[in-house]
Amino acid sequence: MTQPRRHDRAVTIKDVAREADVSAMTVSNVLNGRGRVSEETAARIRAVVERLGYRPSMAARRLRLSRQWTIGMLIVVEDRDFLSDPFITAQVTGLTNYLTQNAYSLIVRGIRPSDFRTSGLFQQIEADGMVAILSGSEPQRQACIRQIGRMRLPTVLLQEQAASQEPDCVVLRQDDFAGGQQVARHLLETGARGFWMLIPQAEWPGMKARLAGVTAELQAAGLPPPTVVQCSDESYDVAYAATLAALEERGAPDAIVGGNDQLAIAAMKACQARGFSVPDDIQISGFNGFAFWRYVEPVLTTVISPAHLLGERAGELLIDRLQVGAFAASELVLPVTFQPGRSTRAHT
Amino acid sequence: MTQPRRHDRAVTIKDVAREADVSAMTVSNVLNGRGRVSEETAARIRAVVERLGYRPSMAARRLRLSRQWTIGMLIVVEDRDFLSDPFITAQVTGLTNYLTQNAYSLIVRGIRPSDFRTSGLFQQIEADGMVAILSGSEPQRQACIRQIGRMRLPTVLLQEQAASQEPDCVVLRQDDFAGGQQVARHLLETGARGFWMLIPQAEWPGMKARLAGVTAELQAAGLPPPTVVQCSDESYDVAYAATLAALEERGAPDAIVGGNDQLAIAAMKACQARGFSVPDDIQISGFNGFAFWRYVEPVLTTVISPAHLLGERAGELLIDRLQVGAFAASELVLPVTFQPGRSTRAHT
DNA sequence: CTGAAAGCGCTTACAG
DNA sequence: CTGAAAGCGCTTACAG
Repeated sequence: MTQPRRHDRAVTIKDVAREADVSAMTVSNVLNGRGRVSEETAARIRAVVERLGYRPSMAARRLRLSRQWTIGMLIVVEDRDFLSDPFITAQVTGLTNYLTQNAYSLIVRGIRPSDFRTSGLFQQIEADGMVAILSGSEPQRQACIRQIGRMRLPTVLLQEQAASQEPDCVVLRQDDFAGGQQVARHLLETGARGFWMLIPQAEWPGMKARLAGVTAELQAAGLPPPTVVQCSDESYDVAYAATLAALEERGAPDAIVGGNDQLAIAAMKACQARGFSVPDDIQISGFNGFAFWRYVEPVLTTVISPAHLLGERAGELLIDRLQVGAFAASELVLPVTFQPGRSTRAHT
Repeated sequence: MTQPRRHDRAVTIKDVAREADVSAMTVSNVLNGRGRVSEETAARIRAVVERLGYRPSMAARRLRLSRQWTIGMLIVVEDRDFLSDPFITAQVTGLTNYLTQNAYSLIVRGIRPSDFRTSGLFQQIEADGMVAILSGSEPQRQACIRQIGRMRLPTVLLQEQAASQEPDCVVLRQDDFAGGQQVARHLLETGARGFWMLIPQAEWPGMKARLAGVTAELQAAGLPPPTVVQCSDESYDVAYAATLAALEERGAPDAIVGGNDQLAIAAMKACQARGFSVPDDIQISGFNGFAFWRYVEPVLTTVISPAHLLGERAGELLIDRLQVGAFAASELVLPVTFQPGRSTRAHT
């Protein structure tokens, strides 16, 4: 075995220039397709580039051009394991895929709402633009948004519900309100009248929109809002226990709308453990439609989120913005798809 | 509303120097704690830094020091949605968390095995070290590893099974072989004799180790290896269909070992759909122990993977290596934990 | 204790 | 069509 070598001194543009018997700037011109260079010289340079395995130093280009070819992503969430929610990972994947295709990199940072003010860690990110997905109370999130705004970078806010005050900022979300409406309408049509909604304590604006959608639909039917069952976190155990406690305290509802699939599934298991039949005694629906929505018996009724697409769109908005100089819109809303399963009754 | 402003010309070290009436290098010394500077001058400089909101340019430091404070992560997998597997996202999260705490950034790139040779995209990553998690056939993976080796960067290979030929490279994995053994032992003790194992077509070295562990344990009991049921991908639908087809063709086994939880759950649902009782007719176990292992009825017997820790350790190995100049070991194996559920029988 | 000079590897006007 | 010079914002020897 050879000794672990230190990183070889990289081939620079000067090396290429010397070998090709031209100046560094001619090499640069050829590589960037700028300026006119005779085809003969260009070919010679390209051959040398190939032979030497020259790769331009991004560090040098970044310094020179003060462009980073990097997007920063901030995930503000209480859970240290900030990629544990599939709704978030799907967005991250969509974004990474889009950016990679466009030769951009993504730097992801998870921050807890409480650490946001102090850490300032996110400020260390040198990027051309930012994407943020925020949880927390309205004032907390607004404070985050202002902080991000101080970076003076084009910004995409994922899942925020209202257009932002900040300049150079666009809000991108899925239509959670409509999703909530569709779920409620479906349940109403199957005869449900007493509704619960399971919601995590961590405040997600999308979650609130789902609740608002359900509430609006009930109100339109002359019914009161759903009873909100809060879960101190989004874990299975907590949602399960919260459902049991609520069943104990208030008796069974006609329908439980889970704020997401995980919550709905935990609720379903709790109901079944108490001897209720789903959907005959209690109907249950979820939100998001990730892989495991069908792990349970009966298969969960849910709303399919375009989460991956949300990530891609965020990347697209940002890269277009970087080219054009301004965002084309200040708000963009993607549709969701209601997906009936067997945890709710078919309506006749 | 103000006009969207272009990124303000950033405050540079020169601005600070001018304001504090010292040279740029004195500012640099103070900020980096190098050289001796009178406490009075230092305090003055720090005040100016604060007042001006000066943040050193990473791009300049990178160029100057040819260090990137960045780790690159390569995920070589067929699925375009390369963060869809929770086993991978948990590792990515662990790594990101560790790196962020140490002021490093992570650049993640998903590449399909087939594109690996051509894309060369991963070479664009300017990083101080690499982490890779590879799927594909042995020769394919070895080719990837050699390619990565040509970057001459300290490298952590996740879930590879054998120490690498490459210099400056360490293999970090969990003990999938032992996990396979434990599952098999448990099933043997409950009386199972006829085994299937559900495996995705994409070749993961960890998956092979699980199979090898099961096989070894069966062999020790004088039994033949498990029947391998291949799934063309890791999706629910495919695993479900594969299980149905196998039941059709060969009748029911005593036990089905899922290569991971997702496969096990799909298999369980397929068995139940055919009227088999789990665990009375067929015992079923999974692998990894992510949140949804208990979504199913009966709750899945599984093996808990230290996936988040795997990511953290990868970061730790790399950052230590960067400081010390060499890896302390060439292989590191983390233990797994057998987690009995109700999809297998309790042994007496 | 403090600073002038050089240089990391590029690219952008500007000449020729 | 091609090149010499300057500079992006830092830090590292080396002087004083």
